[in-house]
Formats: sequence, structure tokens, C-alpha cells
Amino acid sequence: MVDVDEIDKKILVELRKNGRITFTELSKKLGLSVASIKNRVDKLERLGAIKGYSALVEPAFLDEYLQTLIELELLADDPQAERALQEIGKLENVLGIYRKTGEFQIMIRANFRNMDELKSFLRFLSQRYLRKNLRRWRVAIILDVIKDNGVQISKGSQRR
Amino acid sequence: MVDVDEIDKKILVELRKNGRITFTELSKKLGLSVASIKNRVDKLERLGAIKGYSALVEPAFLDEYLQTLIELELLADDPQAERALQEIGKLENVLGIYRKTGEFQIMIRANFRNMDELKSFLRFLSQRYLRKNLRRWRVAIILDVIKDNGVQISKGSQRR
DNA sequence: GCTGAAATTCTGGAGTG
DNA sequence: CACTCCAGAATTTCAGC
Repeated sequence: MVDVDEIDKKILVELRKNGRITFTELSKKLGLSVASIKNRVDKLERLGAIKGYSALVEPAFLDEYLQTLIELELLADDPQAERALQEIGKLENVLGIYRKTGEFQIMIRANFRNMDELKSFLRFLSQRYLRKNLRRWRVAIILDVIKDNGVQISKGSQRR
Repeated sequence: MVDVDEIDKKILVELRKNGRITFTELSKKLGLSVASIKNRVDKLERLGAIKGYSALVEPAFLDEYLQTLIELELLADDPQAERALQEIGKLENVLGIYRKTGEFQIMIRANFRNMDELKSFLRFLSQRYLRKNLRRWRVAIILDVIKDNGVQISKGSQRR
């Protein structure tokens, strides 16, 4: 990775741990002026090293009582499916979509208000988007989140 | 969820999409004064609705060329293992740890610089932490991230 | 590239209806 | 709850090194 030095990497590590840290704090931690920190963060965003920022929201507060990991086995990687996944990614309750190795090539992380919503999502997936391509799926329920996106979640946080 | 109304939920949704949005911008989007937005965000953090903030970092910029999903099958949920998972969560390259249903009860999302680092992490898991408890694991390589933590990632971003 | 300093914008508290 | 007010911080821009 050209254009990115050790200080930049430290900035990335800090921002992954705390996405709302101020440039002022960063400048104290790393011993650079605020202006330099800003220049570097701007550069990192421009280079695509930082894709965005996100708050880690406890799903229950959005009435998302069901956290799931859904794996999909597709028959082929056609561009159709690729586009379908982009579309699915626009849904607010879909937190992550990953292409991966293994029996199931796609992993979706999605939250739902209840079983009915999950069921209609699965119906939606097969009917609307991945009609011929989707061979089977597997759903796991997330029982507890210990760490998420680089942020350690306090124990027993799933209580309501 | 008592204490959380529709406006609060909109705030959570916005912050999940953009964790660094200013209160001023939020106030424009939602038609409330800046002070009210701040009061609400403070409340949401206090209530634990917001667990933290994170930047989405393209792993290659941290020399993390190997993105993985590691599943663990544990023999029992003893408190030992619970503590071990907390410890593992302190590692910077471990982005997520989830307890879940299914054959494998734990899913870890972790990034590595190379195969050797992955191998020593797996050795570490079984030797150091989960000695008697760990029955087996399964590793999948993440090939592409389409959406992550509520933030859509531009297509073909995994190129290098 | 980094810096300090000025201009602008945002945040955090106190207080009001 | 939501609002205004305002002091103090943080951010942004820029000239100079």
C-alpha cells in the first residue's frame, strides 16, 4: 500500500476503534498537529482506505429482535445475482453482505422484527431475486455479540 | 423499547449509515433543533442503544490481506470460554465475535496479514484459550464485501 | 508534508416554556 | 421534551516553512 505510512495506519486503527474520535484527540495521541491529522484523514478517505463511518446500534432499540446470519448457496456467480445482492444491500435491516469461500458462497447479516419478517425476507430472496440461482440457504440466529466491527460490546448487552 | 420514539429510531438509522454525521446535519434532516438532537443522542448512548462508533477500514491498507470468518464448535459454554472470547476480542485484527445457533456456536470475523498469521491465530485459539473446549473449527475466506455494518461498500473495492 | 493562526462551525451546559 | 443562548471546542482553510 503506497501512500500510506505508519502514522496513517495508526489513524486507521484508532478510527476503527472509535469512529467519532476528534482530530484534536487524534493529534494528541499521535503527536501531530490537528491540520496534519485532517489532511491525512482526508487522504485516507479519498484513497478508499476509509469506506465510511457507522454507529453500532443495539438492534432491539430499532425493534430488531432477531439477529441472523443467512448463508446462501448459489448455483453460479452470474452478474444477475451480483446485482441482486447490491439491491438487497439497500435494505436498512441488512447490515452486511459478504462473498466467501465454502459450501455457501454468500453470507448475509440481517436483523428482523420477528419471525414473519425473516420468513418474508427469505421468500423475497428466492422469488424476487435469486430465482433460479439459489440452491439452498442456512439461517443461524445470533445469540450474543461480544465484539462488532472492532468495537467491544459490553457483556450481557442483549438483555431487554 | 420504552423511552425511544420514532425520532430516536430515525437518529439511530442515520447514525448507523453515517457515524460521523454532525448534530447540525441531523437536526436539518429530522427537523429538530441541534440541542434536542444532542439530548437525544446523549440519551441513546446512555441507554446503550448506541454501543460505539467505528470507521469501516479497507483491510488492505492495514496489510490485512486475508479476511476470514472462523467458526468454532465448543463442547460446553463454560465461563472459561466466555472469558477467553473476551480476551480474543481485545485483538485489533479481530473485528467481530458472535455467539450463535447451529453446529458451530461461535463465529469470529478476523483479518490477517498472511496465512502464517492465520495459522498461529488458530494454534493460539486451541492451545492458549479453548484447550479442552474446542472440538473443531471451520475457516472461510471473505472474497468480497458488498455491505458492512450498514454501510454499502463500492463494488470491486477488494482489488489491489 | 507539517505547522500555527484565523474564520467558521459545532458541541455541551444552563436555563426557559 | 423542545427550545434559545452562549462560551468553549473542534474543524476547516490557508499562508509560510
